[in-house]
Amino acid sequence: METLRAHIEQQVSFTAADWDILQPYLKRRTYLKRQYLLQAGDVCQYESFIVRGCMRAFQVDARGHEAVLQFGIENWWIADLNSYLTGEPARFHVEVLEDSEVIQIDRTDLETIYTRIPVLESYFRRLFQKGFAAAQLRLIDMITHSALDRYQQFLRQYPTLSQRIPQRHIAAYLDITPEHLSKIRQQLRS
Amino acid sequence: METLRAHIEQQVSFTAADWDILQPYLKRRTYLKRQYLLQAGDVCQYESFIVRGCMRAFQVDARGHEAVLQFGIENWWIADLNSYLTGEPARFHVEVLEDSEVIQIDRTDLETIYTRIPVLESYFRRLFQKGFAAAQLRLIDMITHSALDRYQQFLRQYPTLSQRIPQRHIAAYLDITPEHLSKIRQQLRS
DNA sequence: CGCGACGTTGATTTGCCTCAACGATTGTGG
DNA sequence: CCACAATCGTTGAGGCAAATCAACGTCGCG
Repeated sequence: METLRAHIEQQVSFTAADWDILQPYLKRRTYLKRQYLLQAGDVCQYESFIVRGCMRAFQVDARGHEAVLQFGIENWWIADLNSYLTGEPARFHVEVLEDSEVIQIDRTDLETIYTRIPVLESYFRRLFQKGFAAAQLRLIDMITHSALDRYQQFLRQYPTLSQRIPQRHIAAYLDITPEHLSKIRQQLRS
Repeated sequence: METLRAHIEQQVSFTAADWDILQPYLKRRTYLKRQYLLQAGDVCQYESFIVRGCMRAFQVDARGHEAVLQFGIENWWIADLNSYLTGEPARFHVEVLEDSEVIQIDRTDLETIYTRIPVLESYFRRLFQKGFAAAQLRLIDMITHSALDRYQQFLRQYPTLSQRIPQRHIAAYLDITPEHLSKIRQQLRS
């Protein structure tokens, strides 16, 4: 639990009293590799803070192609945000890529938590703000850069992730076929 | 000013006292078609609420190609969020497409406003949350759908915008060349 | 009226995908 | 602990959606 506390304190000034209020709402949970935190079609009940491990949120389209929305590692939150907020069925799956430990907040508790601990709303406001800005930049990068550029930028931006995650998932994150990514890597080797 | 007030009240419970505090921080301003609200390279000083009018936020890459991040019309906020939050130089231009009227909040006032009017932080938290979720969906749609699909979805989602905005900008929003969009429209006509 | 911006149309090119076949690695049951 | 299957990354051939390049008609505006 201390990792989450540290992460919150890093963003906002969070008192011991706040923490005492929050703690009962938190559910600690572990998952094994290949388990699913969330299945598309279900409502996303939890936002999960990753204490340890690695996972991916992805969509499967009609032709069976997977598109990765985001990866999650230590100190990241992961969820199908749209489903979590609206209660609509999720369109993303969340699959666990390494044995993982998470801390979850139930969607039905969130508004209550905001009123009882206003500073937590500030914490999430910052989080969403950053996430929004980052999503916008990723969108524009996707549009303006070639597959080669996107891969090189990924390596620069997330050097550790490229070690931990199978290439086909990185390909699906960058919107490249695994075959083409393989050719890009070959080309970079020479 | 009343449009902004109405928009806030629609999201959170906002008192007359809150409004009195907020008002001195707001700057009303008008722009003419073809003016720039923001130039890439400058720091984005304001987040602008559009009372009337229309504009676009876009990036120009090394080869001179434009990519449209978002359009803004009545009741939308527009800014280079990353620059506004961090103080880094903006990478987007914001160009006014129709004579417009906006209400602006200075980036240096925002934190103060949050502490004086906590409910406004709630308002922006919701805004960013929705924006984040929407950006994620747009990203995935961009990846998984063809140019034709994206254009048809745009027509369905923003029927009024497609009337107000020149086609080359819609093309740049959808990541299609103007030539190709024209061919798509021809194809839809038959 | 004449210029420039915009949308259209056609010919050609290209970045990436699809499909298919093949080693290498992983993991699993006998 | 080995044999076999499954999964993964690689490589090559061929194809396609969309980009590029270029030329043309049209409209709005100075």
